[in-house]
Amino acid sequence: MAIRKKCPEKRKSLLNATLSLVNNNGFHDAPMSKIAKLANVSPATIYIYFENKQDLINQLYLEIKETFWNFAFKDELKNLTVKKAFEIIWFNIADFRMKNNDEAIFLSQCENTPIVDKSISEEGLKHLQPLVDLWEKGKTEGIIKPICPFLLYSFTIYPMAFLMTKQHREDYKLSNKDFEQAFQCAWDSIKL
Amino acid sequence: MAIRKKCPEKRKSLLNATLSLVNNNGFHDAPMSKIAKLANVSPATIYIYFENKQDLINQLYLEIKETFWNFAFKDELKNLTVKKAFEIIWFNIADFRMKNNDEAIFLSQCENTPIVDKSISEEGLKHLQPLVDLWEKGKTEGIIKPICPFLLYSFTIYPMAFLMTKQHREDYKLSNKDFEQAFQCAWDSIKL
Amino acid sequence: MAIRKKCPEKRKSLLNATLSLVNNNGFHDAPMSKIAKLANVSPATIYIYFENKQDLINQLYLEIKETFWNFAFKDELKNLTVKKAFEIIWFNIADFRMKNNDEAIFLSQCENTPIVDKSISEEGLKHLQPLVDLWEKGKTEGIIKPICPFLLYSFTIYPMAFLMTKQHREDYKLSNKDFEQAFQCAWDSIKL
Amino acid sequence: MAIRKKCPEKRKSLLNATLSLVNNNGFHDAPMSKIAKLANVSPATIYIYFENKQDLINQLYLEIKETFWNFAFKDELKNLTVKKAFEIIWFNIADFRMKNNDEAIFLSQCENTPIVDKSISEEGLKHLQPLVDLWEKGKTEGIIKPICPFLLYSFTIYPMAFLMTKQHREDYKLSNKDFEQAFQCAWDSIKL
DNA sequence: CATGAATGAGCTTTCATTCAT
DNA sequence: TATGAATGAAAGCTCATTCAT
Repeated sequence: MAIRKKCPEKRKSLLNATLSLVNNNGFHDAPMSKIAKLANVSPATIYIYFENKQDLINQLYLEIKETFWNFAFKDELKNLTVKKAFEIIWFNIADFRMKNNDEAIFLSQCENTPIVDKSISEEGLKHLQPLVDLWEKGKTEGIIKPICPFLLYSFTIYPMAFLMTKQHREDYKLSNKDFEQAFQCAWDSIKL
Repeated sequence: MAIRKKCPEKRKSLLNATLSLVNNNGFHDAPMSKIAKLANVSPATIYIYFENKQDLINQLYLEIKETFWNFAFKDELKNLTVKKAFEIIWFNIADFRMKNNDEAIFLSQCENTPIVDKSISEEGLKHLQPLVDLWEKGKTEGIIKPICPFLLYSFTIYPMAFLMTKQHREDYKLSNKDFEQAFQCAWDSIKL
Repeated sequence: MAIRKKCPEKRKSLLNATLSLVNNNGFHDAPMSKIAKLANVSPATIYIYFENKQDLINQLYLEIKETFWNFAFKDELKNLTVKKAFEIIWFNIADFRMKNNDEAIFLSQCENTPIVDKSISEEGLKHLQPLVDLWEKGKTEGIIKPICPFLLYSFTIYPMAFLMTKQHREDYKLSNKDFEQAFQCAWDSIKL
Repeated sequence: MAIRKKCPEKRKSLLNATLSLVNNNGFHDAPMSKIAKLANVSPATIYIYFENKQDLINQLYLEIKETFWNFAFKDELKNLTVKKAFEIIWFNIADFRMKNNDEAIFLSQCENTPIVDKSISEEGLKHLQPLVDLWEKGKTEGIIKPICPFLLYSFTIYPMAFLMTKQHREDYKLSNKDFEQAFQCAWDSIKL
C-alpha cells in the first residue's frame, strides 16, 4: 500500500523500460517480467514502486504529459502578440516531440487506445488550459476563428502526432523546412 | 460431397465482435474466448475462419480500411474543380466516420499502436492514392500549397480522427455546424 | 456403431496414414485431422470405419501383427529339422522386417509403449504359438536350451527390432552378411 | 539479495512424476497439469525448472541414461578377463533394471518412439563407449566374434529390455535363475 | 528494500468427436 | 456413405501478482 520512492533511479528505470516496451511491442506484449528484466530489477520490485501494472502505466502517462506541457509553456509569453505566443508554443511542442520521440509516440498510443484509465486521461487534459486561454484572447482580438477549443486543437496540435508516428515507423527525418510549412498550415487553419 | 459450408455471416459476426471488444477494452483485453462468446460461437470455431488472432485483427483492419476508402471515393469527381472534389471527399470521410464511429475508432487504434502487422498496415496505405493525385492536380493549378502529401494529410484528414475519438469518449455529438467549421479549417490550412 | 467396410481401399488408406504418422511423429503428434488429410478423406469419415482413435490404433496393430506372423510361418516346415525350421522362420521374420520397415517400427513402438490396449496386445501374442511349439520340440530333442519361451524370444527374435529401428533412424542399410551374422548369434544363444 | 532458491527436490519430484505418468499412460496422456498435480506444484512452476515439455522429457531421459551407465560401469575392471568384465557389466545392468524398473521401462519407451529429440538421443549413446572398447579387446584376443557393436549390443544388452517390460506388464518376477540363464544366452551369442 | 520462486487464473490454440446435410 | 463445419474440453504455456526470506 505505502508506495515509497526510496530509490528514484530504480523508479525511473522502470518507467523507461515500460515506455520502450509499450512503444515497440504494444501494451499487449509488454509483460511485467520483460519490464523488470529491461530495468534490471526483480518483478517483485515493481510492486514496491507501483501498485500494479495499471498504476505503472497511469503514472508513466501523467509524468510524460506533465513534462510535455511544461516544456510547451516554459517561456515567458506575457508581452507577446497572440500569434507570436502561439508560434512559440507550437514550436516548443514540435521541439519536444522531435527530441523525445519515444514519449511522443507513447502519448499517441495512450490517446488512441483504452490503456490509460479514463479519469487519468482527463486529468492530463487540464494542462491544456494556458493554450485555451491564449486562443480565447485571440478570439476576443478577432485574430482567431470563433470555434471551440477541440477544433482548434485538432487542426493545430494533433497533426503533429501523425508526423511523429510516421517518422518513427518509416525511418524518415522531418526537416526544419517541414516544420516551417507545418506551422504555416496550423496557423492558416485557425487564423481569421 | 460437401454439405455445410463456411457461412459468411459467422465470419462477419466474429469480425464485429472483435471490433467491439478491441474498441471498448483494447487489444490486450479482447481474448478469443470473449470474442467467441460475443459472436455466439465456440472458441474453436474462430480458427475455421481465421488462422490465428493476429490474422483476425489484420483482416478486420484491411476490410474496414477498404470499406472506408471506397466510401470516401464513391462519387464521380471528374468534372469538378479541385476544391469541390476535395470537399466532397472530405465530407464523405466525415460522413463515414460519423455513421461508423466504431470502425473509425478502430482505425485510429490500429494506426497509433503496433497491433496490426507492419506489412498489412502498409497495404492499407495504397488506397490513399486518388487523394494524393487530386492534391497533385491542385498544386499544378496553384490552388494548393506545394507541400508533401504527409503534411496535407495530417492537417486535413487526420484531425477528424481526434474529433471522432473525443466524441466516442465524452458522449458528445458533433453538429453539422462543427463539420462546416472543421472543413473550413482543413481547407484553409492547405489552400494557397 | 455398425462399423461397415463399404470401401476397403479407404479403410486401408486410413491405416496407412496412421502408420506413417505414428512412426514419424509419434502417437502424441498424430491427430485425427492429420491422418484424415494424409488419407485424403474427411475427419468424419474415419468414424465410419473405426469406432474411435483407440480402435484405429488397435486394428492397425492387430492387422500388422497378423500379417507379420503369417509371413513368418508361411512355409511348410513339417519334414525339416528343428534348426532348419527355426532358420527359415528367423529369416522370414528378418525378410518381413526389411521389406516392411514401417510396419516393423510400428510394432516396436506398440510393444514398448502403452498406446495399444493391453487386451489387444495380449491377443497379438497368441500368434507366437507355432514358434513356441517348435522350441518345445527342440528342447525334447536336446537341441535347444531348456529355458522359458520369453528368454528364447528375447535373445533370438527381439534383437531384430533394435537393428530395424537403428536402420530406420540412421539411414544405414543392413547387409546380407549382417543377417548371416545375426542369425548365428541368435542360434548360438539358444542352442545346446 | 536472492533468498528463496530453486530447490532440487522440487525438480526431482517433477522428474519422478513425469517418469511415472509417461510409463503408465504414455507420453500422449501425460499432460503438464497431471504432472504438476502428481508433483504437488502449480503447472506454472514446471516452467521454472524446465523450458517446456520437450525439455522436461529430454532432461529426464539424459539423467536416467547417465545414472544407468554409471551404475553399469561402477566397478573397477582393469585386471579382469574380458569375459569376467563383461559378466560384471551385464549383471550390473540387470541389477539396475531390476531395482529401477520404472527407469528401465522409460528408457525402452524413449528408444522405440520419437518422444526424445534425436540430438538428445544420440548424446545418450556416447556412454556406451567403455563397453565397445571391451568388446574390441575381446575381438583382438579372439574371444568375441568379429562383428559390429550394434550386433553385439542387440544380442546381449537389448534383450533385457524385453524381459523388463514383460515383467512390468504381467506382474511376474524374474528369478536369479532366469538371470543366470539369460547371461548364458547373451555370452553364447557373441563368444567365439 | 529487494529478491527469485511460486502460483491460480487465464491465455491462445488444438484435439477427438459429432452435427447437419 | 461421406463430408466440412462445428464444438466442448483440454492442451501447453504465460501472466500479473504474492510469498518467503
